Amino acid sequence: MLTFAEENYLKAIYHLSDGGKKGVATNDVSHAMRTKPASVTDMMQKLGEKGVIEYRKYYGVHLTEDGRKLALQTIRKQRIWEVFLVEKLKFSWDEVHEVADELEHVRSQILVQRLDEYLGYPKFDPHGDPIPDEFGEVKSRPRFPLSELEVGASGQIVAVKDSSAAFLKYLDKVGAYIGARIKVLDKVEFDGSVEILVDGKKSIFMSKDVAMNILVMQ
Amino acid sequence: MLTFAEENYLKAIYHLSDGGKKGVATNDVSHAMRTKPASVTDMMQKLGEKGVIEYRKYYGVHLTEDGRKLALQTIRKQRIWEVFLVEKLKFSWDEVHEVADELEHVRSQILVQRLDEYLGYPKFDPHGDPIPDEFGEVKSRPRFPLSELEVGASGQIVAVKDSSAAFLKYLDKVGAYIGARIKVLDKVEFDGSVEILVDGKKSIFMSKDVAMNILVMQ
DNA sequence: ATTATTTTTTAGTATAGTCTAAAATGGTAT
DNA sequence: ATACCATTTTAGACTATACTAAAAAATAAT
Repeated sequence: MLTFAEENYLKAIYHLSDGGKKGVATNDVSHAMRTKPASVTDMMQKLGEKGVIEYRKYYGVHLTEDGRKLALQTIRKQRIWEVFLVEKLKFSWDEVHEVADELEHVRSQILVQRLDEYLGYPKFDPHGDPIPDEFGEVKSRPRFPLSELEVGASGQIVAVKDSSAAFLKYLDKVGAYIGARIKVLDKVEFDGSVEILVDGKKSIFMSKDVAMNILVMQ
Repeated sequence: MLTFAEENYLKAIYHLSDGGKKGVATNDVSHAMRTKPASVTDMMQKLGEKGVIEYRKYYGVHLTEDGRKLALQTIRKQRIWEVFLVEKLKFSWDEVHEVADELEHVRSQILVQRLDEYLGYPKFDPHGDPIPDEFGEVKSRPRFPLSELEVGASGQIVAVKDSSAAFLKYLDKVGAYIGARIKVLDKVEFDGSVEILVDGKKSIFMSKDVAMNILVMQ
């Protein structure tokens, strides 16, 4: 049985590793979890002993198959709750996050099952993210450069093409990050630069060069 | 801000003190919370420092007005969630407890408000317990001896008239306790003895003498 | 009223999760 | 190849919550 914190770390690793494919650095987890690297190391060792990640000192971590399934169980719960909050309780999509982050940890299979049934077995959450099934299967959706999104379209940043420090630092500075929900507010015909809204809050203006190197999913 | 554990202790004290009226013994809290008395003492000191209870060594605790309000906020959330679980998700009334005990700790005023609205501002939970309003007001309902309940009627054990060790030990042995949800299954005309169902699970047969000393609320 | 019993508290320990500061490692750049 | 730098890990500390065992206080019994 995983604790709240363990579930959250696992979820973060899942997202950072693009669904368990890639290895993830301590620093990135630390950033995503808003904890210090030292705390991450502690947790990585614990999760390693539990067999949900493969942990090699100084080389970051990989999810094991068990870890992937557990992460997806949490993500499933989170997304089902988000559907509930938006569809039934009329939350706006930017309000649901913190609440769902708590609800997702409620330990009751029956609860999730009944809720899923009550909601009519939704396949995607309010942000368009797929809801994994009970067995950890996710229908993956195509990803493409942010530059190809039309004005008004929403998506989520899922990866970067260019992973140079310069580029990543820039993204960090402007507040774009893997996992961010975005919406295209405006697009300049002339040079292909775009203005996007991040997480329903912050608006960012970026060149086409930058937009081409950010991969999104709808 | 209270932690989960603090909220739970406060809730237990509220119930044991009959809504904050009476003082509560360490041992009783320990029993209700299924923790050891030493742990209770620790927590009582902490809650005392936070000003939500009045704690006098060796003399048990009283809720302060702040404490009472906080306890009622948690109870309000719990009962609203119970209504949701039973009415919308088709849980049976004996299934809701553990789940609601987790849901009640989700920290979001908006969530409770919206849920309350979604459920049509219910006044009582599935067990018939009143749902306190946002300001900590509870419509109290009359309490009376279990012996006066008719066959088929449900209620909750809220107090004992006779608090002798012998009587309490007996109640403990048969599995009756303050807070238990009960339903009268049968009543013998001849001697007034009754058979009750505790928490939808365990059936207990008791003499009229016993039933007269158990106070229930509907 | 003194002893015995029960209840409560203290003291010391454990686990989970976090932190800071310092040490270790790996990768990069000369 | 070595020195530097960023990253990562270790070490030690802290808070929250629980525990056990022993001491202290209140209560009951003689």
